[in-house]
Amino acid sequence: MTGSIKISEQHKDFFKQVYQVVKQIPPGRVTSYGAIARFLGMARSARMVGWAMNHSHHLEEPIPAHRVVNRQGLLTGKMHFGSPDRMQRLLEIEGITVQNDQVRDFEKRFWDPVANLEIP
DNA sequence: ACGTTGACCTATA
DNA sequence: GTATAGGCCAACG
Repeated sequence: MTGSIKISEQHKDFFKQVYQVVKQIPPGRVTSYGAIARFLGMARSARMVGWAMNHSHHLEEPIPAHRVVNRQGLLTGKMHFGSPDRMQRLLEIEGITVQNDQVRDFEKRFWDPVANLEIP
């Protein structure tokens, strides 16, 4: 049977996959929304990854969302961590230097899930 | 239902 | 190297 796939399930699965990838990010490393979206095959919908992160706070399980920044290495989501400096402080704890809301040596700190994880 | 917004990215000039 | 435009898909007013 070519079963009718419910969009709700796919949508929910997408969120779940995003959280799985984010949890696999090693400490002291950062990645971008586009990299995650690209890993999941939705490179054109990087914005949805950000929306998934927005809902991550609603989960009981802790998600290291502070390790996810934009393509420029800018902490665009710091506004959603309760306190504006919360995200930056969490990154500094892991040894990441942040100046002017921007990760220093972003290219060195960048962690690509496509190069480290395998496609499910 | 329509228009705008948003934790973004790629392409072009 | 920066600046601007377009695309993308879901939530919100």
